[in-house]
Parts: sequence; C-alpha cells; structure tokens
Amino acid sequence: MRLYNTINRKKEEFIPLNEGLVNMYVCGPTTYNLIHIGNARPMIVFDAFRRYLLSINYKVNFIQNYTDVDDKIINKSKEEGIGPLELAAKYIGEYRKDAQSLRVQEATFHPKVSENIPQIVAFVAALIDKGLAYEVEGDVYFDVKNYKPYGKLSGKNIEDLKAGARVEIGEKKHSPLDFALWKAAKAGEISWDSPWGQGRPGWHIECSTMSMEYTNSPTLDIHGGGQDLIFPHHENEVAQSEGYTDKTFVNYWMHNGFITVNKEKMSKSLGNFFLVRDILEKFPGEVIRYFILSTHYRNPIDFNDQALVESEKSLSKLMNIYKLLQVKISEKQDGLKAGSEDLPGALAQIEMNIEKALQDDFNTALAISYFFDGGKLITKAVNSGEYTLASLEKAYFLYDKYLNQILGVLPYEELAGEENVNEENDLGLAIDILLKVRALARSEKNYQYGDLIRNELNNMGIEIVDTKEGSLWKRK
RNA sequence: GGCGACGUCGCCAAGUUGGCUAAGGCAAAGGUCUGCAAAACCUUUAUUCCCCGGUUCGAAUCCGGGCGUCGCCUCCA
Repeated sequence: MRLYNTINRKKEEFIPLNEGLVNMYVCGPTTYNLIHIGNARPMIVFDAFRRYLLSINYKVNFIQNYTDVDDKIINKSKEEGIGPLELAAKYIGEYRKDAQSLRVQEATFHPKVSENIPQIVAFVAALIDKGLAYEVEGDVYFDVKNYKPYGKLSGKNIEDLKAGARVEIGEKKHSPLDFALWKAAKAGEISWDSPWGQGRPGWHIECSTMSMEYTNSPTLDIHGGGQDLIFPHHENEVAQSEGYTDKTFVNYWMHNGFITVNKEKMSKSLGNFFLVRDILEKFPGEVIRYFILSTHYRNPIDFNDQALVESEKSLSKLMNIYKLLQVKISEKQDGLKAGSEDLPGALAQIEMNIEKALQDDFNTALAISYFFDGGKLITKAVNSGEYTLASLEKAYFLYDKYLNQILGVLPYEELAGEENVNEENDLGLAIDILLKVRALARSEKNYQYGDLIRNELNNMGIEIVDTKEGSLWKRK
C-alpha cells in the first residue's frame, strides 16, 4: 500500500514497524461544543481507513484523544456555570452521539488529558533535563533554538517564522517560537501539582505523551489529522517527541483536506460552520459519509446542501443495487440463462480495481466509482437472466464488504422514507384514506380524480409512489 | 513576504512517478415500463484537460513562463 507522507511530500510504500500491527493516532476533539462537518471529515476518513487496514489483516491500535483540559473549555465552563471536567464530559457525550450517527467506531483507546497528567509532567521534566525546555514563573516552554530540526514537517525555517511571529505583550517565553508545555494556573482555575507549582498541560504535549503511553513505543506508524494541524501543532509534537526520545516520532503523516463553504475554509472562528447535529436532521449519517468519501481525502470539498442532495441520489443508486442483490439472492436460484453469464470475470476485475484504488493512498473516490460500473453489469445480468446464484452472492459480498463494512455508507434509511406509510397520526390516517379513494378511482379508470389527489398531495409536499403492490407515500 | 495545494464536460469528481478510444456521479436529451406520472432500468453527452512556449515517437500528466483560486505562517479538523 502506498500512502502520501506529509513530511516527505510524496507517496511512499507503507511498512509498519511491527509486521501485522499498525499503531495510529488521530487528533481528537477539544470538547467544549458540538462538532461541525469540518471536524467530521477526519473522523470519517480515518475511521474508514482503519477499517480498511483491518480488512487487509492488520491489527490496528487506534488512538484518539479527548482534549478535556484547555483554555476554551475553561472559558466555556465559566459561561455555563459548571466545572471544566463536567463540561468536557458533557461534550464528549455529545461527540460520541454524533460519531455514532456517522457510523464512526470507537477507537481502541480514547485517552483524556485529565487522566494522564503524571505522564505529561514526567515528559516535561525530562525535556527540561535534556536542556530542551525551561521554566519561567511556573510556566514551562519548549526551547526551539535548542532543537535544530524544527520546521522539518511543515517545511518552514526558523528565521522566516521569527520574522513573521507575533509577539504578545507580557510574554514570558524567551523566543516567540517557543511554545508552552506547562501553564501555571491562574487563581481558581483547574490545576494539578507539578515540580513548577500548580498548573496544567499545554496543548501539544498531550498527543506526544499519550501516543507513547498507549502504544508503548516512541514511534507511531501513522499520525493523522487535518491539514491545519501541520503547523504548529504537529510540528511541535515532532520537536518535543523527538527531542525527548531521539527516535522518529511518526513514520507516516496523513493529513486530510478542508471542507470549505463558498470556497472558504469552514472554521469556528469564521463562523461559517454547519453542525453535524443539524445536518443529521436533514440527511442520514451514511449520506454524510458518502459525501466525504467520494472525494479523495487530501482534496478540499466544498460543502452545500446541493452537494449532499447529489450524494444522497448517488448513494440511493448504490442502495438499489444492494437491495436488488438481496432480493435475487433470497430466491436461491440461478437465472434462466445462467450458462451464458460473464459475471465472474467482471466481478473479479472490479474487486482488483477496488483494491488497487484503496492501496494507492486510500483513493475511496475511485474505489466507489467501480460500484457504479458493477451495478450496471449486475442489473443487466439480472434483467437478462445471465447469472448464477453464486455470482450474485459474490457481488453482494463485495458490496457488503466495501460499502458497508469498510466505507460504512450502506445500507441506509431515508429519513423521510417509506416508514411513514404506517404513520400512526391524524395526517397519516387521513392520507391512507385518500390513497384508498384514489385506488378506487383508478380501478374504475377515473384517472381525473386519482390524479387530482396525487397532485394536491404533491403540492403539500407528499409524494405518491405507485407500485404493483399498491401506493406508498413519503414526504419530499 | 515565506511555505504549500489546486485549476479536467453545465455542476461534482478520478486520473497528474508520460503511452490502450480522458473513470464515475449529478443534471440534460432520447427510450423501456406505466392509464398518465414518479421511481427504476437502458442509451447518448469533453479530439480535449486555465493560457503560452518547450522536452518527447508520444503530455491532462515532465520543464519554463503567465493568469486565477485557496490554505498554513494566530485558536482551528
């Protein structure tokens, strides 16, 4: 498998440190509010990637942190009038709800900052001992000038960074590039004991500490996150980790592209974000997953309602094939012209193509496209009877393996779907009566009345779908 | 200013370590089915890949120049 490695800016053959095992770490949320669709991208991408690794027989030790100690959490907790850890626990719960709706599986470990303070303190103390960090009035900073390779991940050089750096008044650090490993607590803030007094960890240190803690190794196979984390977050992780261990911190850096709105980056600070919670009101989680996975993970995606509507249409096309396969397989027999089928060769080719796409820097967009090609072949074979039961089972195996188990986009239920047919409320009962009347009118070939009912309901946003078994309705 | 990404059909999008007729989806058009629709299914839809020049037997893919869009350099997925 080839992966694009941010640090070397090219695709490289993926070889994990230990054969058959992948240690991967993905930056998790700072839990102080509900997540937006931009946050959902890495969740979905790396969830699917992890499932793919599992499918090719790797054991995956997948670590995602919850940042539950942070300035933003402290500020928000004052607003909401509850303790910071309580607030974080609340939003961890909300995060997990969204993750579940998006079919994102639980990580192997979800370490919290608040539960790893002793390890962090030890890490920081070790950096001071090595001359890579210094203490000022209870704060501890990483000393960038003593760490020569600084900038190697993000491709920046120290001089340029210094030239462009902002210098805040009253800063205690020696150089604007130095970053906080430990922050002295202000009065009344949540804090822990340390050799430097009461305080709490800086932002970057948690990932370094916890990734080593939960892999038991100085080196991760894969570290993932959004592109905006490359600098300074991941750069700083590299500096402190490699400064501490003198070993490569991460072998493969994977960074996902942004979600934009009107071509502008979606971010909390710009205020142009859409909450996952709100989008889920209008679209199933699988549609959101499809939307994300139908573009290569490193490219930007522009978010808008139209794009999700299109995703839903595409996905429903795949769903039709999935359902068709289920129905035909349940008949438990070969097609009438089973002898002339050419499905087995075609399916084998498709499977090869899918694997090739996923092996090449996890190209889910390309992999998905083969299911549309496959769908055409399958419906054609089913319509002409040129199929064997075994071929349909093979096809179903492929659809289920890749679209359900790995990508997690099938099966899905339309939010306002056919389950409304039996809606037990006044409106549902009234519509059922209208449908009975319409069926009666149509049976007497009184299409004028039948169409009137259909048109009027349609104007109300109720769509009638006629099938051989009768008429169904759903909200549009 | 420094670093980086991108520009492919009306829209979305793969291909970009050079080479079979430039994937796939949406939309559109035609058709099958249907009382008519809808849905579903079938068919069609880029001699051309932002522009100009170069390398090559051969370039969307490599090189040079230009235009345009976006991101990081400050909390951020």
